[in-house]
Amino acid sequence: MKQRITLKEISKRLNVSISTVSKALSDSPEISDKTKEVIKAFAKEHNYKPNNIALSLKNQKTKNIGIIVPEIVHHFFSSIINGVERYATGKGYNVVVCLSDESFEKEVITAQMLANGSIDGFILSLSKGTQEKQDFHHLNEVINQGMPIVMVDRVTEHVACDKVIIDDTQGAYHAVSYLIEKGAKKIGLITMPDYLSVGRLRAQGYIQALTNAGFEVNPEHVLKLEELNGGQEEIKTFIEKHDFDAVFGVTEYFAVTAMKAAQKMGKRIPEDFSVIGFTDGIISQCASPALTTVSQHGEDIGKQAAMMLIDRLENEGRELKYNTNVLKTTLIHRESTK
Amino acid sequence: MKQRITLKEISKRLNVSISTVSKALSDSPEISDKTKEVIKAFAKEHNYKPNNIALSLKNQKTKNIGIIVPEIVHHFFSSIINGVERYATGKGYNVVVCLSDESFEKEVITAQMLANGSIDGFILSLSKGTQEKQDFHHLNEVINQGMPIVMVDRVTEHVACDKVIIDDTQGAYHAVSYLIEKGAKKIGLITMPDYLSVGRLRAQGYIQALTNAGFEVNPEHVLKLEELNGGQEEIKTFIEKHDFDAVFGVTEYFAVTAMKAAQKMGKRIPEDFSVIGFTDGIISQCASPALTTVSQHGEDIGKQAAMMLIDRLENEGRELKYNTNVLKTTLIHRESTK
DNA sequence: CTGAAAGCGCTTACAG
DNA sequence: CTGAAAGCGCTTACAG
Repeated sequence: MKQRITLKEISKRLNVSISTVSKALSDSPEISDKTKEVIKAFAKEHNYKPNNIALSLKNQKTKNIGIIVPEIVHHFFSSIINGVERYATGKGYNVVVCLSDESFEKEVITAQMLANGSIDGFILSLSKGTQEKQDFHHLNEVINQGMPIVMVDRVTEHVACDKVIIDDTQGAYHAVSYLIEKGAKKIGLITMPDYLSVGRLRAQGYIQALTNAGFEVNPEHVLKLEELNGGQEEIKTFIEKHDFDAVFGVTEYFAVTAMKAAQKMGKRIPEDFSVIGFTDGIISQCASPALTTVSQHGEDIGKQAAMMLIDRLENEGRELKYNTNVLKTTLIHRESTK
Repeated sequence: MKQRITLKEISKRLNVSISTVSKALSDSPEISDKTKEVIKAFAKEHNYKPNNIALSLKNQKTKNIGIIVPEIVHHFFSSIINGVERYATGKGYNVVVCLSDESFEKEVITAQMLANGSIDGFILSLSKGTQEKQDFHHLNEVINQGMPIVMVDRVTEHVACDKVIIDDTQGAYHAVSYLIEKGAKKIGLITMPDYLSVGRLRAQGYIQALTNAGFEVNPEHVLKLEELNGGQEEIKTFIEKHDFDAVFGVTEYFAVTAMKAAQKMGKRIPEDFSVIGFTDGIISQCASPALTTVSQHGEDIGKQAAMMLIDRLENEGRELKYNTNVLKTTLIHRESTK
């Protein structure tokens, strides 16, 4: 268990100064070729690697970026992280992944911890708790301390920073319009509570599509679920109670659960009952029949966010204005619609 | 955009030495109560937070751990990361997540980068490329430099370190035995190439179960797939060619793909055709019918690995022996079996 | 009770 | 061409 070798150690062993070693290894023209050669050979032989921590302290930048997501065992969020990781690694940055567990308190603690110098900036998607509480002081504080942040997907207008979102309303609008176009007359909506921005916006798209087609919007046809990974019973009752010929689910989980409920009732998909979900994840692909869904392109979102963050980090001089990048969604046609 | 305040700045503003400020903030008994009070009040007002990087350099430990996984958009691996993150955060550690993309080269680069001082140790699951190449010098090098690593799930005996695995053979054995018990006579196996440890071990379990029941093992009934997220065509052909009454898939993806192929052929699940998969992920839960599967408890694996790593980091004095922690699997009964 | 000094591992402006 | 010094932000053994 030999310790890693340092410049100091090399300088001692080679009887030169630390400065000389440092310069030689960075190939400075100040140093003679002969000295460089000796030093480089020795460094290589002993597998010298500069200590990142020391460099960070010296340079006042860590080349680390953080990302805080509500959960990680989730196709959409892990796709975002994937996009961030890929871009960041390409630019020489490491990614520190943190979870808020949908909790306001944990988000606050995590944001403060990240602000303690171990990273240069971070990306975050608001937790459920924070959106419910509408308290964003922790983020504004961090920004005030000079740390750039980029918000993705679950954002708020109460924090001034770069953002990457998708057009949730439009995505939902297209999906529901498609259902109507294919002949659906009675379309149910399964969504989240209004304080969750994406739920609210997607519900708007549903309403717009119905209105636009001259349908009436019946509040009875809308189910709002608190629990993002549960509510199977409620969905079952909802599907059984109304005689829908189509359902739009605001997550792929909602959609597939609705589809399974309809199947259990003996409905044929898509002849008797069509379904469209949101998020093109593994659930949609593996369901039988496979789900038609609105793809959010999570990896793109992550990539864009990482790009904006790193851009800002590397152009600290010129103050850029904050941007909001709105990405397009795509309707992916599969077997759950006609 | 005010910069974060440092001890130096506080000492200047309060006309005391840096040492005094440092001691006061750590509540040292050396400092008078009055001085402490003043300094603490000032620090609080200006929201002083010690710079983590400086602490890391001073303490020679970063309180960061790394994790390298082949991919992240994957239920099993994201579950492992989840388990690691939870435990590590509780212990005051940050988690740096890196991807190898199943590539040997990327794994080498990533391991070397992580060894450059930004973390205290890391957890890793071997990439496909590394297992194919059977080259582990990068890991042994890192260990030689004094950085502890813990391997999870995809491990090798050529690296001496702590490991957390599941009993793959036994998990597969139980699954296939269950199929036999329920009356299956002709059971297909969909697995990975032998150089992937988990594929090899699970295939062994399949063979043991058949042999134990007095069945003959027919190599024709075994399909080995290189592509972990593909092979739909091969699976379809395989299912169509043989008249299986059950299939055991070594991943949930293989299992669900086999099930869909059987369904398309008009087979009823589980009356005509039973399926069991491996990994209790979202795919298994959302498939229709829901998949019976061998749960690997990914989150537990992550938690155990983080525990072993942090244990080693915090007990550096006494050299602990390397351990291999073998976790039990559980067969989760759902709708794809009788 | 307070402060100057050394040190963690590095870089770089400045002397020689 | 080489090296001593200062500095990044902190802690701590040692003086006073």
